[in-house]
Amino acid sequence: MARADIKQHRRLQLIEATVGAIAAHGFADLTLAEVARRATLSQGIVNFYFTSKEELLIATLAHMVEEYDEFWHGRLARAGASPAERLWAMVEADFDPVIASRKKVTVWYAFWGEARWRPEYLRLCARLSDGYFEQTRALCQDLVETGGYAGTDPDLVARGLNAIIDGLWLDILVNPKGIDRTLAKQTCRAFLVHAFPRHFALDVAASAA
Amino acid sequence: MARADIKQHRRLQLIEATVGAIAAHGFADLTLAEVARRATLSQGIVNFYFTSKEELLIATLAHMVEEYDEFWHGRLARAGASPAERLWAMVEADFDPVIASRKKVTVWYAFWGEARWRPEYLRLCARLSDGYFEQTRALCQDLVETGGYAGTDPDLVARGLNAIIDGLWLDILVNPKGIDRTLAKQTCRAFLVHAFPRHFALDVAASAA
Amino acid sequence: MARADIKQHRRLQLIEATVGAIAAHGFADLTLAEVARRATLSQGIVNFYFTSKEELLIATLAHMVEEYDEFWHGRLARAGASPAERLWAMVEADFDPVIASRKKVTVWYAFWGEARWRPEYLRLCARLSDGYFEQTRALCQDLVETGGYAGTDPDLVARGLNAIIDGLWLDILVNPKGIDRTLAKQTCRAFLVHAFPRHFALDVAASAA
Amino acid sequence: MARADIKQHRRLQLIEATVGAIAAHGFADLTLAEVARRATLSQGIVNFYFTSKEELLIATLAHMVEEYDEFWHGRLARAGASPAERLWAMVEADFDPVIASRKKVTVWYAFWGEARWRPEYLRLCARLSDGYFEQTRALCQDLVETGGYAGTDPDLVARGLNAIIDGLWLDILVNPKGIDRTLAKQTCRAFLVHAFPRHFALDVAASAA
DNA sequence: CATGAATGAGTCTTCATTCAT
DNA sequence: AATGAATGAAGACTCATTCAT
Repeated sequence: MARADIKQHRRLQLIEATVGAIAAHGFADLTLAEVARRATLSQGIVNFYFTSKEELLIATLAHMVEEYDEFWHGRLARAGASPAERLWAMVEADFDPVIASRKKVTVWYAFWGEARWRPEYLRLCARLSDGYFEQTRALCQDLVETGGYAGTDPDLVARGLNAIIDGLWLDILVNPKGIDRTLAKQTCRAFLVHAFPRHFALDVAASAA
Repeated sequence: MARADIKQHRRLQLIEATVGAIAAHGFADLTLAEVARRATLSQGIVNFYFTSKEELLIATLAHMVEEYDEFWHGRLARAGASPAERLWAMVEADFDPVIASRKKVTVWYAFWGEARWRPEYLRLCARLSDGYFEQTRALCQDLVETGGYAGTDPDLVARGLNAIIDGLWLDILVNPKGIDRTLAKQTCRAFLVHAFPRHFALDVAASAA
Repeated sequence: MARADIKQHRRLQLIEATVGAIAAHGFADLTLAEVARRATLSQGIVNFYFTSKEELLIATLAHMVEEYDEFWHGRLARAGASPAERLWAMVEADFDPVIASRKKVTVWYAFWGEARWRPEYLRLCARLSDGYFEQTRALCQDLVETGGYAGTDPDLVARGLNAIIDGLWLDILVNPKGIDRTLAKQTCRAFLVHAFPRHFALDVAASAA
Repeated sequence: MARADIKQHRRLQLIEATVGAIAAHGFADLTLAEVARRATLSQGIVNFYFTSKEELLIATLAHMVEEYDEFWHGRLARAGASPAERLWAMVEADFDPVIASRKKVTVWYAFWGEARWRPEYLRLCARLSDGYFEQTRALCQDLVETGGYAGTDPDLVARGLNAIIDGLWLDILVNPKGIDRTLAKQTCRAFLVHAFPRHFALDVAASAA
């Protein structure tokens, strides 16, 4: 393996260990020792590949953002051509076990909890939500224009959809017994049914998407 | 001031200093020294009134939960009699500057970020969201039944409304330039307009609520 | 009650609370708060009657020394006239439940443990052991001279007796299951039997003392 | 030096610094900062090698117990074959400057002073005194049986000898001007002379041991 | 006399970071 | 490239002592 590859591999190894460590102990109790232990590497290794703990955390968040982005882009690529189908594909992506496991949701909220005071976190989170919003907004606009929903503001619908997804994640975090991914998707679907009644139906099987 | 009152007063003073300190520096960087400084009291004071830092944090979260609960109960008490009016009063409460200042939202997210690993936080957050959900659910059900929305599931609407509010708070946190309280309320309103079109209209002034 | 009496009473109350607190938690973990609690008085009281914690501890040790001295002087006053009887009365005093309860022994050792660095403790302990030694030495000398133990050095016997008593206290402290006050007294008696065979016999009932 | 050895070496270094620090300032005033300073190492070092202050103290006591045990076992190995010689070798070991320096005695008493509330100290102290007692008891028994001391109880003599040694240590601690190691040994010798007159004489040079 | 709220110095402990090997 | 021993700064917590009431 070339040196650059080793470096890349080690960084990934440490990032994944970081996600695991946050998920296991929390953001406040995250120690580099624990990260190293989980990566089965030595104590000082993190400062070797990341300069500082903060660097590692930023890289970890960046990695999660990238993973998330790639995931929904991938789903979109395999989705049907209609805006309704594509919109639904994005919602499904958001509640895919890969993305919305309680573990991942937990880690996302850990980062959001600290984001306010770390400009770099904020930037990364904003980039993610902007991209997602822009895509959903475009699809909503398409639906409004081509589907004949003259009185509907596509921006507000898109914003609402984005918000509802994040809020449902919070539900999964705080109240895991009261909600699961299926119920979360139904909640989103109900939202879309009301916004675009001619393109979405509550019964998933019968819907256009 | 009687001694018992002093005790209560000091606790409140420290709790408020804690909210301020979290808002200013973040959850991870919260120090008892900073809390004491903000309360213009001495170093050791927190352990005098709270046993431990963790106790203080729990008391702080409990205080925020109580404040939030009392606030929307108060708004509900002063709201009109129709379910639509009452529902809207709850949304307005959620985006009142007292409740949804960026500072407060920030602190809420700080607690949520850590909640996963602190059972007591989880319990307090769950209690809050359960109470709010139950109230909105009842109002939605009332609207569905008395307003003739046969095909609408009040649970899903209530859940969606709850989620959308939390998600918009995240927007306020992450993307303060892209959203303000007015836009947030409009987003909620759009949601309600779609769910209950005969009781809500986009133009706030013209609406039934 | 006159003021001076109250003062005396409070001091005694606090000293007794101190003995109890040391016995319960140890010297290193002794806090004035615990002392005050045990005396059912308020936090700041100790510094009111004793200036400092150190003062309280010195007063406590002084009190124990006085109690010990008075105890064996009292026993001696009630003892028979023969030196053997008087010597044995002193040993009995040392293993009387009032003096050599595991609690008391524990507290004595706590003070001895710290004595090295507190000149005042050392002074008090030395005074106590000097007084006891002087008395036992005089009795041994009497026995040697009147009992015809020409080859016996009364100083060494007295010193040995003193040491054996302290050492048996340590046994009571460290190894309470292996020794009790009866066995301790027997051990002393065996010592005296060997030193003064014509005045002491192992069988307590049959002995001259 | 191999890394494993360094670890062992550092632990020893810190244990010795602890003995020195206790001897210098006392048990109650022992600080890890002082230990580190004496070991010419940094503040945090103790928690690196010992988990906690308490761990360090236990390790220190364990080390002293081991040192003491090895010392008298060594002396015994080099002693003559007769029980009297061997018994005397043990007493000599107990008052050897290596073992019974005022510094060491001081530290022993510091540990005994706290032992009552620290089960691990008690366990270690009990192990030490049990081992020593068992050995002296066996030698006394040998002497009684082979030396014709029919009326003498070897257990009581052994127990007395053990106690007298500990008590003389207390004398060295409390009253260093009144006693030295020579006088202490003489006191023990007088005890043995009385117990086993045909095997011990007061004049050390002329004695059988 | 007595209280108990408040102080703040002192200590243990944690842990990111460094660096010799 | 990697290790892990060592550092030392920072922070939670304890508690003797003070003092207004």
